[in-house]
Amino acid sequence: MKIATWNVNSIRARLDNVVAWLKETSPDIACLQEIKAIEENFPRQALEDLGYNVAVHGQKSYNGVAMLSKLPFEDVNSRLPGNDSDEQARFLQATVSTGKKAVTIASIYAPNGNPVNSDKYPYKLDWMKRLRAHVKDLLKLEESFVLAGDFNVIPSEDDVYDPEAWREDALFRQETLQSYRALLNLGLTDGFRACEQAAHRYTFWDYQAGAWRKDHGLRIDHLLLSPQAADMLESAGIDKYMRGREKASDHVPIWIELDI
DNA sequence: ATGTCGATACTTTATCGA
Repeated sequence: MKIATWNVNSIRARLDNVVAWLKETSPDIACLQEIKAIEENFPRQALEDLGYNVAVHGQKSYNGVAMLSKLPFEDVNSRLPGNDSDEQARFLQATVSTGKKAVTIASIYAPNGNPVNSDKYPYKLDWMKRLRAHVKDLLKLEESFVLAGDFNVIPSEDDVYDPEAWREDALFRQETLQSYRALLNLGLTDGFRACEQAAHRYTFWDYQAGAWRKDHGLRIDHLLLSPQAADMLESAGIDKYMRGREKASDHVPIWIELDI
């Protein structure tokens, strides 16, 4: 089972790229972030025509997450517990089953958090804390699950072109790394890192300042696996070439394969 | 080098978010 995640930066602006990528790489599950659309404006039919079931948690203009699956969804939940007044669409969880085994997948769009002296940074930290609490509950089930998405966290100096330039940024400052480490330390595995140790393998290059041309990238999109999912991990990769396409997103797809 | 996108609105340019 191939599980991919991609921050598409508007599904309507990116539909041609997304359709081409799905045809070329054929993931079983695709988690999408920053769809920037409410559900009724999501191009559901074009993706269903490729054989995918579609689940959407939309929002006007900003955020929004979705999931595509060749297998039917068994249950879908778009509520990250812990703050009933949070109206930002950043979480969508679904379970699929192959018949013998079930796997739960979440499409995650964690807050960016910049600027750090605004209320956006405490919101980021609180959202990550809520995610940790949810993961704690999921782990109690001792089942396979994968959190896939844009975590807006640079895990280490190997995951950024210039660590010093990013040291105080919301994606890399100490409190953020501490929060992300606490999430991993619950018992999750970074699927890409478990398979690929090479430094400077990025998933995001800013549109600005010639970042793509200069390979000024970040690895901020991740697939985090429960122990039961990690036992089935076979391979991982980044579809870097998608950043060079016409009308590219600033992020590229990243994926894992599970032996299930 | 503030060098780019995408969505939105009392639009045709400014604002926000990333």
